[in-house]
Amino acid sequence: MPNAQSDSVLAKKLSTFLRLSKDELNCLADMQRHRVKVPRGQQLTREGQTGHKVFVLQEGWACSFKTLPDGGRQIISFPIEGDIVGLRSVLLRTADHSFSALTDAVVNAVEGSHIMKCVTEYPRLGAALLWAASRDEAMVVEHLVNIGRRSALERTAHFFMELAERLTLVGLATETEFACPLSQFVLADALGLTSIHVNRTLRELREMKLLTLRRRTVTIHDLPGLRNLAGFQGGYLNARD
Amino acid sequence: MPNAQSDSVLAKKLSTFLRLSKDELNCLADMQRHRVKVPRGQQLTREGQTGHKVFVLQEGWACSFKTLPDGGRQIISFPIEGDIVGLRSVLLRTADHSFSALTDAVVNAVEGSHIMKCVTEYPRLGAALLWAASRDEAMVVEHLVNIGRRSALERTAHFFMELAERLTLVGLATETEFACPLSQFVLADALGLTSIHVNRTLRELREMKLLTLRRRTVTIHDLPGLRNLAGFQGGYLNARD
DNA sequence: CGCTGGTTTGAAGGTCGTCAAGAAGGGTGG
DNA sequence: CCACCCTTCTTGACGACCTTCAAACCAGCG
Repeated sequence: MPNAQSDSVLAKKLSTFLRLSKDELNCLADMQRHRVKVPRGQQLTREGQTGHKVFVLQEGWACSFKTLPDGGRQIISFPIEGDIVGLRSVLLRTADHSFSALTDAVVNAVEGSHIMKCVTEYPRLGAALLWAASRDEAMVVEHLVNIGRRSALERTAHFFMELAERLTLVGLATETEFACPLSQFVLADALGLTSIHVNRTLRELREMKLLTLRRRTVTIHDLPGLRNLAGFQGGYLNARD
Repeated sequence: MPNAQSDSVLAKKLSTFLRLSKDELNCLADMQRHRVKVPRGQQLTREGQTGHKVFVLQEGWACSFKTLPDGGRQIISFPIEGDIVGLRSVLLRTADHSFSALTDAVVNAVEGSHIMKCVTEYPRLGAALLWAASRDEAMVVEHLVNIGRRSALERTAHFFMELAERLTLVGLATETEFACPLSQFVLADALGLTSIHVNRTLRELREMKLLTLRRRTVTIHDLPGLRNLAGFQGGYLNARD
């Protein structure tokens, strides 16, 4: 039988923050016991919903977002392997955002109360989860800066820099390439732009020989050039500096 | 001698989430023991700083923000009385944003380790602090939506709606009026606009007979009209619905 | 009374959105 | 294997929103 603990993407992620004991790993493994397949497009949490669950994303891509009365939508984040979604909403009782699968995905649905129990039983685990939550919030803050104060070109470059770094940390990207199943519509809703302008911006990045997005694959041609254009400082993504 | 506990703005805020015991209140009061006066303009935390403190704002206005290489600045939030700043950064080790006083202010500087001790000693207090942190993050998320998907007019209206609600909760605003010492430059850095466009937007709000900002005072002329324009749903600000 | 920080207004230009339509993929069924 | 679909991408023209630059005005304060 394979070691269930080393299979846990969540354990892998939290281990970058602090070394977890056998018991703590078991608790995490227990949390991720039953995996649920989720078809592309399915909505798992709806804004305003109460009594919802926390999700640990195992495979696939997803997004959390808020919708506006006029039908517009702002994507808050793109959770990937090992990311936790909805932890914050547990304390607020009502979910403050929606959560959908963008591709076929696999998740664990965990009761909020179960998480609470783990945290009180294993305080170090609680600290690790808090660290993960802090990192997620730092990402939202950077997203805010990105939309508020950077041009479409810088903004898009910064977005892909961050994504590349996150995917690299979980082994889903190389120095120069990674899979990225995000349509230009989806990118637009994340970047606060129109899909049409996203298209123009991607073309410009391509013509500047910085980055290409083609057939759901991002290829990075000039990493220093991109970092420079985006003003990217990825410190908020790593546990140790 | 006056009851020190009832004097604590932080205790008042956390009490809206759950009723605190005598011991828990004492712990909070202890945390807020020594108050420090801070002159207007002083920077308390610098982006990238390590070993920094957590602050509880007692009086005055402040802002947390990030700066860009080109000198631009994005304001993340405006902490007011009873708000906690820098809690997240304790876990990330390095502060991911800066923090400055906008007016003369009074704060408590609390060591991160001291907070940790309180939390482990009084788990319910920890839960209350987490709730406050969740609420703060929900505000950042709403800020993101605001900048990403609303026009300057809607955005500005929404900003003042949220501010009015927050100030009302701590007793610093009436139905129709509150003090607001934010210059148009500062507003611009918060709203992702130019100060010049903020000016035009404020004029439009004034001409629409919705809201006036004059001599550091906001007067609300038409609350339903503003809510409607902004698409404001304040649920994320309250503990109970 | 003059200084200083903040507000107000105008004119011109650029970034980004809107509308419209065509091209390119990727999957499905014949 | 090809025809057909649908989604996604791509491009062009035009206009709106917001920025930039420049200058005048106002209010508080020494």
